[in-house]
Amino acid sequence: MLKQETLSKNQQIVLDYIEKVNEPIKAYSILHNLQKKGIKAPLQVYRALDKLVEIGKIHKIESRNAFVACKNSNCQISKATAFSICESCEEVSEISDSKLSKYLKNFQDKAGMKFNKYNLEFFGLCKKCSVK
Amino acid sequence: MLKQETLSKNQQIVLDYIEKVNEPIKAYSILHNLQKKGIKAPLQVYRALDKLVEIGKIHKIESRNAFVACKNSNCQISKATAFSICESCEEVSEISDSKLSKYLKNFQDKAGMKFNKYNLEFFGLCKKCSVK
DNA sequence: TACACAATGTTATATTATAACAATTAACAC
DNA sequence: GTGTTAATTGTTATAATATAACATTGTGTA
Ligand SMILES: [Zn+2]
Ligand SMILES: [Zn+2]
Ligand SMILES: [Zn+2]
Ligand SMILES: [Zn+2]
Repeated sequence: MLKQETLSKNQQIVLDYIEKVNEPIKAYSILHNLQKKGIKAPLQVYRALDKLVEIGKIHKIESRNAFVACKNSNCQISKATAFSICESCEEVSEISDSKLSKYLKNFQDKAGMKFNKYNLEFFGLCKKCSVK
Repeated sequence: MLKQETLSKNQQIVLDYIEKVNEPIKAYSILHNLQKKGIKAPLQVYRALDKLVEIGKIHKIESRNAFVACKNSNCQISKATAFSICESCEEVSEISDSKLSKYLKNFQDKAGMKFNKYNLEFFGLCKKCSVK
């Protein structure tokens, strides 16, 4: 079987919703908001999320247990992610900085471990919140 | 009141255990293993963990929902953490690399957001697992 | 002493995520 | 088309992670 080209029904429903809300959203919030589309059980959500993360359409914000659509249209690889997170308003944005990603991709652990993936989360105050 | 110098009873019990096991451990595993020390409810564990994280004695491995003792004896700040995680055996080690931490501390978001904290998790195969 | 705050104990509940199994659908080889 | 395989779905139940709420006790300080 060839690599999957198109998303399945549930995967597409979940992705459409995540892209629409355009901010990190939690699995059970997705569940509650997609009842009328036929998404009625946690597993329908988690299965779709798993696949969407795997193919890089969305990312998981680990420190928040939330999911957000990928903004780097060319971020096929879900293997090198970086986010900035406002600790006040919880705004999250995906960092797209080629120097940073190059630096991290090439980072060599002292133990000689070779990495194939990383996730970086920065925390601080966004512009709006830092003037308050 | 002055800044806390000593740990409370439960905090010390939990920290001792985390330092003893010397690998990432989950909250409910701590709970189950410290029953005879009087740790009988999740909150006793989570409160201790919260404080220990706050003062930098332990760190949370976000992608694993696990906690590990800080290895950088001078890592007072729990604000700049980096870990390598083996996706096969789940071995975790804290990265202590001054160039890396300097680079990340000084990283400037394009949006001008100033960060006061970050967490970085690298994933790959440890030496042992990569020869298998 | 009185006060403020940190820490504890306890019960209940909220939130996040997976197990297990049956049924259905899609892609491919022939 | 048929048969085969893998992906996807549906469903119920349960596991794993984490917090709310409130009463109580301990600890440092004035
Ligand atoms: Zn992305
Ligand atoms: Zn903000
Ligand atoms: Zn540390
Ligand atoms: Zn390993």
